[in-house]
Amino acid sequence: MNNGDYEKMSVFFRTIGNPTRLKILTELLKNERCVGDVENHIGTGQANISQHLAILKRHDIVDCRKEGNMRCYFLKDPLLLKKILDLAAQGN
Amino acid sequence: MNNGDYEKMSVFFRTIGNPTRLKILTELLKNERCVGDVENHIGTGQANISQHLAILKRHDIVDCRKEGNMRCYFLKDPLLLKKILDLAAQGN
DNA sequence: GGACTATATTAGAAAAAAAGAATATATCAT
DNA sequence: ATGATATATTCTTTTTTTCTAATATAGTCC
Repeated sequence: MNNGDYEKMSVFFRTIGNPTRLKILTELLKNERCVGDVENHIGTGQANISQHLAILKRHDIVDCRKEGNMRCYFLKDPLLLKKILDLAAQGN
Repeated sequence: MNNGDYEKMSVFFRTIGNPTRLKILTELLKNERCVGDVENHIGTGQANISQHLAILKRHDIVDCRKEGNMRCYFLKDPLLLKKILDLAAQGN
């Protein structure tokens, strides 16, 4: 692994290393969700959710599609994410 | 998962989500190392390495034992860590 | 077009993380 | 005890992250 690889991997871990984003990811692991859904399941405001989703999207962890008025977010690689979260949960 | 679990898991990911710490962990995955060894393998100063090792230790990812003048650091759960890093590396 | 709903973006403040320099501690060798 | 080596700790500054509030955009319904 070269320097850039470490940088890239560290960005990935930091991206998922936030409680709100982990909650979002856990929701998305169950199902695709639009922003409003996420907001209801998680205790924080709309702007904040939207920001966290933007971060996850920017780092290619989620993607979204328009559906009328709303945007549905989904995991780009749910299996990979599930494996990683399961491992991390085990380590408690 | 309750709130505390998300918090805890996020701390874990943030802890490993730093390029220098990832380098250290990769070294320790190969073998137990004393601080000087780590320092040679990684491009940063003694104090900084020591700080990062302290962070990893505080979060129970590594532990260390004294050996004469030096301290040897090792992973507390090398297998778990290897699995997680391998998965994250795959996701590129 | 205008109001309404869903979501995104921007800006600014506060908190957390990082790095480097300097200093401290502990062990070893003499 | 003294000096040397290995490592840890503290302090300060800079950078990054996070949150909140305010505003903007885009699509829907009338």
